[in-house]
This record gives sequence, structure tokens and C-alpha cells, in this order.
Amino acid sequence: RRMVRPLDLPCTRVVALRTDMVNRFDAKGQPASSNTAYEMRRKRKGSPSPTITEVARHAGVSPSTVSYVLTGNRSISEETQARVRSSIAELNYRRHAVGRALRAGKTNVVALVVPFYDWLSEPVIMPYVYGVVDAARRHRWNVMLVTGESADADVDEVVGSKMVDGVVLMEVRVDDERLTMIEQLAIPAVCLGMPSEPATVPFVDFDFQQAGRLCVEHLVGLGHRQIGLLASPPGTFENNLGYAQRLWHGVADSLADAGLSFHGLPMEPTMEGAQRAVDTLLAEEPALTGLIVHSEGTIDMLMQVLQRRGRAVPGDISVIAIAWGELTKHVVPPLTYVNVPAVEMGRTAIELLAEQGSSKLLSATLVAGGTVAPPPAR
Amino acid sequence: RRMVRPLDLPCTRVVALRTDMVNRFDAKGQPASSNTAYEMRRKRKGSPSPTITEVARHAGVSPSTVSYVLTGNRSISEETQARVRSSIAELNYRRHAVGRALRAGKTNVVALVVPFYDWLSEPVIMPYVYGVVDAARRHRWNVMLVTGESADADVDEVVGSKMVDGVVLMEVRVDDERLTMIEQLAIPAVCLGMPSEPATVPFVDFDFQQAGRLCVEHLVGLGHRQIGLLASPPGTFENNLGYAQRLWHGVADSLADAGLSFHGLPMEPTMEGAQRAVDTLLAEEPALTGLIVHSEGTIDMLMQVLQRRGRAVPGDISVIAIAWGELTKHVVPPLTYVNVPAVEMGRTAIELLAEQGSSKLLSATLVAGGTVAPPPAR
DNA sequence: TCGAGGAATCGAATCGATTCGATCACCACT
DNA sequence: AGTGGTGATCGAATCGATTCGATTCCTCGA
Repeated sequence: RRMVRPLDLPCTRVVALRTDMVNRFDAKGQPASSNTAYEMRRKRKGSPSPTITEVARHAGVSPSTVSYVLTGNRSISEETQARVRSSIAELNYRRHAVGRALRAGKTNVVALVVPFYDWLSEPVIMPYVYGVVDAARRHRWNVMLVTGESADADVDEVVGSKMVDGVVLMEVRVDDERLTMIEQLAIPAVCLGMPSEPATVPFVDFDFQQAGRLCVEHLVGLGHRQIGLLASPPGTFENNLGYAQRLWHGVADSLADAGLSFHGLPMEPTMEGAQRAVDTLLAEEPALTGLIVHSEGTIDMLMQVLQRRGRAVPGDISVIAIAWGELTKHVVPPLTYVNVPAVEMGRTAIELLAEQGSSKLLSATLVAGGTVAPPPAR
Repeated sequence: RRMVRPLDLPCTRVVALRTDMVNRFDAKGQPASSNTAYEMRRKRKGSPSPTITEVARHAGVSPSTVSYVLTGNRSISEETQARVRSSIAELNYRRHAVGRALRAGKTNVVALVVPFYDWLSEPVIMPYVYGVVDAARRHRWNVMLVTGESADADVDEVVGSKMVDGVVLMEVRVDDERLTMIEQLAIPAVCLGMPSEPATVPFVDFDFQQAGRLCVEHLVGLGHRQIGLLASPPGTFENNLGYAQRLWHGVADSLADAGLSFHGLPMEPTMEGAQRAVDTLLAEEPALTGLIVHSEGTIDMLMQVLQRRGRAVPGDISVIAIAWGELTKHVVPPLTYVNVPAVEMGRTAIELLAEQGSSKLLSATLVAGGTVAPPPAR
């Protein structure tokens, strides 16, 4: 009996680790070292966290002096500085964020408002969040994750109570209560994604129209004449999410400009949805040779469906996706796609918040892969 | 030329919407109504947000009375209450979160510390986050999203400055600096995912060992004798993430108990990685009839690879996944899997934080689908 | 009729850090 | 010797809400 070991981990070590962990848990009571933790907590309780006043007392100066040492807002002699710093180190002092925030009138926190209603199936939210958090970190801002599409419950509490200095809103829809509230509260805000109706809040978005145009031009340039669009799920149209409609029209308009007919269909991000959409499209236009796909997480399914229907990619049908690049990396053959710079959009939203700039549309670029070829000869 | 319209949206409406939006942006200056926003902001600047004192003055009472009306901590006469409430409504007053937090000594914010180093490719982080945020909301807590695997930069600042009342840590590894810091700061904390070394901080995790055992028993019960494991990516083993090792041993041990040999391999979550892993496993044990897959986002790829290698599922090879159920929903045939209750784990972490309870291992359940069958007759 | 008790409300202190104005010592220049 | 300037430090006020102790007014019972 042989064991394939992962990497170079000696198996005994792993087993030991496991046994240890199971035993630790199977005791059913507190974890083994819990009393230690309890003692630690009690010990600290006696002296919770030192305040600036205690540091001052310890160093033999006034609280304001300590503050000036920390902020550098007034000159303090070298000796005093040294004394204060050593007291800070000795007492393990750190400035109290809430006290600072109250005095300063700002919290250094921004809210990221994400509607969760379709989060769970949409892996594509993640890179936006990452972009926001990453850029915020560079501004020394913290990010508060606020869920909820409605205005009342959460946004109101967080924003209205001045818990945050600014807000990034995702997926703003028509007549979104959140927008009117933000405007009333007069707090800096940015929409991540162009709101479907004009708003006074600036936005960051991706030029989905141009993306659609790029796809069509790429395919038409290679000689394709029957081109179809598998658009984002029906729900995105129902909710009037602008990006869905903008891609739709980018594709439709540039096909019209080329004098070609347009075939498009929203697609559910499930295996059945992909099958149905492909079948419908092929029934409508059996000679289809070019396919533009918007749905972010469905590329694998689509490829599988095409394979089952006996259509080779790119031999019979060329495929272009509109997707965040990282999500296409694993596909073989390497996907031809128009990159949705999700991380960068998140970053830009924060920059806009910082600079109070005006709206930005990020432009589209096409990344050539192996899923597009000239149409097969008839 | 015909247009397939998404849903019942009249096309003119959509076109109108688009034109409007493009025009709005193409003007290149500020969005059309921007000056309105600017005016609003100025108007508000004169009277920023009313304080409790202003409400009190407006209502002709003292600030403490307003506070008692709001908190209900002392009895206030009906008339006064009515007067105060109407003043609150008229001035559009909301309690200042920072002032409250300073006085109360707590912020009603918990930190969720997520290492971002592999976020981008792992769609499975999302449901954990959702679970945490959802449960936190029920406790009227807000969630601060803190990134970073290192202790210094972010965790220290957020936690050390008492900006949060509690912490949920994800992916705690051996000798994680974050843990020792948390212990020093004596702040309530919970690990989401069992830390790879015993810690004084309680944890919530999924019983991956039992999950492995369930898979093996299911397959063995149907008559399978050659069973393989496609484990999580090598990186999870390198980083000593406990779940990887626990599943590995759950499978290995119960195969050993059944007197069967074990074949396992970590698998990269890419198409190439899946191909390589499958090929290696099949080379090692050509008679393989049962496959257990851990990698969360790779089920589609695996199915595709098996198809290409000419192995029917479940005709030739039975497949069981260990995965978050939602991620398996789109697979056809419906996947047989052991559910990783990610959302529930996130929720439980918050409950543990609230109740200061002790560690929990959530147990595994197998969901029968269509990808497991008895082994083919020889 | 006076005091006890309770309801309603106010004033002031408090949470922790920052900052403005003031004080003090010291040096330099006339 | 007196004045002005500067560097170093302190005291007190401030941010906004909450809470403890105190005060007022009213009612009820002795």
C-alpha cells in the first residue's frame, strides 16, 4: 500500500498534527490552553489599554505633550521625545481610534455597499471588492462592508451616523433609494458601475459599448457574417443594470453599422441555461460562426455545451468573452476576450473618492487567444 | 433584420436610455446635474449635521433629556417625548456613531480579516464572507473588511486602536502573527477555519475528516475498490492550511480501515492542472473507478477532462466532490457531493463571537446526485 | 400640614485625543 | 538692564453622546 504524499511533507508529521487537532477538539470542553487565555484576559482587565493620560503620567509630562510627540504638530525637545517614546513602548500604548475620530471629525473609514442578492452565484464581485480594499489601504482608509440593496436598514445607519467618511456604491439601479439618501446626507460618494439613471454622484464604469464594438469588429474583420450575443442573465435586464444594456447595444449597433443582422439572448448562468440559450440561438441562425459571451462565470459551461452540440471552437464557431481576465486564465484553448478591468475599477472608485474627481469610463482592450479564427469555408 | 429582445423590454426604451447615458458622459465635463450637487453640499455645509445639543435647544429641553428619549433609559413624560421626537424629525437628526462609541466604549464593529493572497481565484471565500456579514447584521454589528496575511500593517492598526469590538480571522496558519497579537490585545476573536496549531482563540470549522470518511464509505459501499483523491492545490499544503490535511487524512485513514490502497494528489485549479492530475492518477492506478475531488472551483474542469479522456461519469468513474453546495448547482448530471456549509460557518463564527462560546466543528452531510454509481463490471 | 416618595428633568462629568492660547525660561540685541 | 523673540511645555476647551447625582414639583398618607 503506497501513499502519494503532497509535496515533501513527511507523512508522520501530518498525521501527528491531525491527531493532535482531533484530540484537542474531542475533549469537548474548552480548547486545551483556554484557561491560559482566560488568565491573560483577566490580567489585562486590570489595566485595559493605557490612555494618553497614563502615558503622560508615566513619562512625567502632560497629555498634550504626548500628543505633540505623536503627531509632530509642535516641536518637542529630544530628551522629552525619547522619554515619551519609551513610555509608549513600555506601556504598549496605541492611539484610540474612536477618540481620535471624534476630535478629528473623520473616521478614516469608507463604506462599500454591495447588494448581496446575487452575490452568491457571481464570483465576479470579488475583484471589485479587492480593488476597493487595496486602494483604500493605500490611503490608510479602512473599508466597512455594508450589504443590502435597500436604503433603510444598513446604509442609512452607517452613513447617517457619520460612521464613514465616504461611500462606494455597487450596482446602483433606477430610482435607487441609496442615491437620494447619499445626496441628502451630503457625504462623498462614488458609484462603482454607472447608475442606470443620471445621478449627482460620480461613477466609475467600464465601456461596455466599446467592448461590444471591439468584439464585433474583431469577428467581422476576420470575415464572420453571422454573429450572436449571449448576454448577461435576464435578471440584470430586469433590474435595469446599465452594463447589460450597454453591451447589448454596443454589439447591436456595430452589427447594424456593418449591415449585419443581430441575434442576442440573455443567458442564465447554469448548465441548462447555457444549453437553452445556445440551442435557441442556433435554431434562429443555424449558420452562426461567431459568438460573443457576456456572462461572467459561464465560460466553462458554454464551451462544454458547444462541444456537446458538436461545434468545434474555433473551428466551427469563434468565441469571444467579455470577462475579467483572471477568470479566463484556466480555459483551454486560451480564450479570446475583452478584459473587464474589475480590480482597476475598484481602485479607481477609491481614487475618485479621494480626489472628488468626475466620472470615468475605463476603456476596453481585446486580448487575442485561441478561440477565434476565420469562419469555416462553406 | 430582426432583433431578439431581452424579455419584454421595448427596444426603443433601451435605446433611449443608452443615448441618454452616453450623451451624459460624452459631454466630458462634470455630469449634467453636478452643479446641483455642489449647491446642495454647500447648503448643507452651513448646517452640517445637527447634534444632540441642537435638538435639545430646538425642543426646549436639556441634551440629557433627548438622550433619555432616545435610549429609554429613564422615564420621560409623553408631552416631552413628543416634542423631542418632532424636533428630531424636523432637524433630521441621527445619533453620531463616533460620539456614542467613545462614551460606550464599544463600536459595534467587528473586523473580518481575510488574506487576499489567493482570493482572486477562489470563489469560495464569498459565502463565508456572506455568512459573517449576514449574522453580524442580526447582531446590529457592522463588518470591517481587513485584508492582509501579515500582522503588522492592518490588523494591528484596526485591532490595536480599538476600532473594532471583535475579530474573525480566516485562514490562520502555523505561527500566525495575527493570533499572538490578538491574544496580547485581549480582544474577542474567532478563527474561521481551524488554525493549524493549537491556539487560545476558539474556532469554527467543517469536519473535513468526516467528509473524507463519508466519501470513501459511500464509494466502498457501492463496491468501489480503486479510489483516488484530487486534493486542494499544493499551495494549501505548503501554507499548512489545516483543511487540506484533514481531508487528506480522512480519506487515507478510512481507505486504510477498509484495507484499500490510497492514491492522492494535490491539484492546481487550472485546466492544465486538472489534466495533469487526472493523468497522473490514472497512470498510477489505471483501474480507478472512484474519484473524490476537493478543489472548490474546479469541478467543471474535471468533468471536462474526464470527458476528453473518454471516461464516462458515472459509467466508468464515479465522482464525489467536497464543495459548497451552491457551486455545484449548475453541473449536469447533478453532482454527488459532501456539502461544505460555508455560509453557515460564517454565521457560526459570529455567533461564537457573540456568545464567547467554545470551538465548533460542523459535521458533513452527503448529498446524493447522479455522478456516483456502482463500479462497472469487469 | 409636613414629610416621604416618586416622577420628570437638568447640570456636570466622562470617554480619549487634539489643539489653541498662555506661560516660562533662556538667549540675543540694543 | 530692558525688550523682543523663540523653543518647550502645560492647562483647558473641544468633539457628541451618555449617565450619575441632584433638583424640582407633585401627590399621598400620617
